[in-house]
Amino acid sequence: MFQSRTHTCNELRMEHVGQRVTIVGWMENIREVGSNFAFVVVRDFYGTTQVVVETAEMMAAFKAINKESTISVEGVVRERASKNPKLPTGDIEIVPEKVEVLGRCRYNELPFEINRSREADEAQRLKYRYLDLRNPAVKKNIILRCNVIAALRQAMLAHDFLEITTPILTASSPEGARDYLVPARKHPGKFYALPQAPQQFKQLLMTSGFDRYFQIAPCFRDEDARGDRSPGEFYQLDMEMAFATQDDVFAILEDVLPPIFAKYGTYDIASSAPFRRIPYLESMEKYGSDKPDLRIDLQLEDITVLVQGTDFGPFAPGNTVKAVAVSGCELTRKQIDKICADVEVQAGAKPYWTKVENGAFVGGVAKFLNERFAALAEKLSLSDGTLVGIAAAPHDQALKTAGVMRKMLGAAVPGHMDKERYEFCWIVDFPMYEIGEESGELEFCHNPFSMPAGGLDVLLKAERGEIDPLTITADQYDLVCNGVELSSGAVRNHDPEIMVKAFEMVRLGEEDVKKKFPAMYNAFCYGAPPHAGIAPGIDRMVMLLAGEDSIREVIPFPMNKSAQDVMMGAPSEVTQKQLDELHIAVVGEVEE
RNA sequence: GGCCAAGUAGUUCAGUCGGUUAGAACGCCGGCCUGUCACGCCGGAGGUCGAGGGUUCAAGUCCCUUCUUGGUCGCCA
Repeated sequence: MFQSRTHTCNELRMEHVGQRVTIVGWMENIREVGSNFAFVVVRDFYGTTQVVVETAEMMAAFKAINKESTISVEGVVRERASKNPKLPTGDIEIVPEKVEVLGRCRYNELPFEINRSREADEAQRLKYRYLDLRNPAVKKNIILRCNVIAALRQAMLAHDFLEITTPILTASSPEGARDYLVPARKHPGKFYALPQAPQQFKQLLMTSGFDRYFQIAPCFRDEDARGDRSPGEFYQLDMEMAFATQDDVFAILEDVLPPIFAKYGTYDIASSAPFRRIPYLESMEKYGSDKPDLRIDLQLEDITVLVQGTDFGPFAPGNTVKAVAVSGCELTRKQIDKICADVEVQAGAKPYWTKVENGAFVGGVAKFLNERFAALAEKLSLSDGTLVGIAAAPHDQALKTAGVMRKMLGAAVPGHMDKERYEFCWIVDFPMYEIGEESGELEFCHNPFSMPAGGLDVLLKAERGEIDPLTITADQYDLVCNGVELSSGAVRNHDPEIMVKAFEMVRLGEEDVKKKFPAMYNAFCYGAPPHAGIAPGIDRMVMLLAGEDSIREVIPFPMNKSAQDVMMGAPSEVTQKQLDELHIAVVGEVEE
């Protein structure tokens, strides 16, 4: 039994001077400044406290302890002879009388230095995540995560939402991302799936008469990782409201999120309600993205007509030409080339550029454009020093390329991006259908649960050929913050008739709806309320609040890019007995 | 799965045109140091240059293959 602490390592102040205390924690460092004189730093969750070593006996005791061992130190609090104003406990130190090792660190060299773990190789950090998390700078994001989740939960409860848990072991859903499957021991050849989202359950809860539901919901998708997308699993603030419209959903999040961003964010300023609403098509034309970063003041302009007939191949008819004018650009030729190369990698198409100097285009594709200078200058409000980024490609590719250029140039040229703020917007009016790239036929653009704007009438008109099905929009929306898609939601299609009709548009029918979503289809046949919902990603939200670029910095135990937990060794092989019980036979060589 | 980048001491990195015994910082070990707080000073140990193959008198460096990690695209209803 060890002697328990009387104070944490962030508690002792001048008022405790003279008291006998015990602190416990990790021995972070020992600074030997004399033959029998040293300072020992003890760290716990709360902070650090200095212990002063002044005797040969204590010196021997502390020097025998490896750093990062856990120890308890009993002694008397004393005012420091030289104080450290940078530390909360910087006015005092402990003169030790007894030191005890509670948990010995058996290594005198660690995989990385605790306080500099963020500089270490990420694979190393993940393997020794328990050491990485000892670093207060790493730990603080996890604490932030806890605070944000608590605040979200509190706000949702205050808005009369009930937190209801939904199954983790459920049925595989035929659409969307790849499922994680779990073999069913009692049903040979059959599988559970981990939920990609509680989508169907929350809609069933609405049908059951729960008016407002939310959940801090784990979601599982077997898709590849990104900087802002962790592989395998992530958390959503999943919510759904009965008898609700798009505006009702917007109002809730516009009420819930800004105070939390203001309180816990890295930046002080967050957009206030109502957030800007930008139709999908407008966002694509103006920003070249359906998740525009509104901290950047640049917009895309269409100059297709203005450059028609010039000699430059990519400006030929059939291509769309989009431009983004960046005033006050002092980037060197080399910097511009670097940005263009990065744009090409990200967008998949080559961008072009030119620059205005002394009332004419200079550099890049200048020679093809100078004959049109006057018209372009007017359209793009050009002045000396303005860099013009240009994308010329088939329409969608041009938008995408120009969008990436807008983002990169906005960040690179001073004066065009006010970074220190959170800019929210809603992207609305997503198209319901698109022409599939592979099939060449009409397909659902996003998800089949969304209500087509205009309901059954619109679908019938499209069926009769009175309108183009590609112009049908869905009551579906994204919440975007600083160029990050925070959330996706929709007014749901709660009417079986409209659902069947929506499926018929993509050459499916009632049988397919029943087969794919049996519970929901049946439930909706018993009287369903109109309902709408949304599901902001918790990890991404905390990432934005923490000002981190990688989602792994806000996840306690993240997996690596290849969806492995290198600390726990997951995924791992299992015993033959386990496989036998699950009726799984491994046939032949396993393909890696 | 495609493309790009990286892989050198315990850690983070440098290593020029292919040329002597592969360096630095931090950490570690030893010594000195009575007010440090990223303590300081002196000394020392520590290397399968990711792996395999090739070119060459000579490879950390050039070529091929492969593995690992990260970024990005595909993918993510």
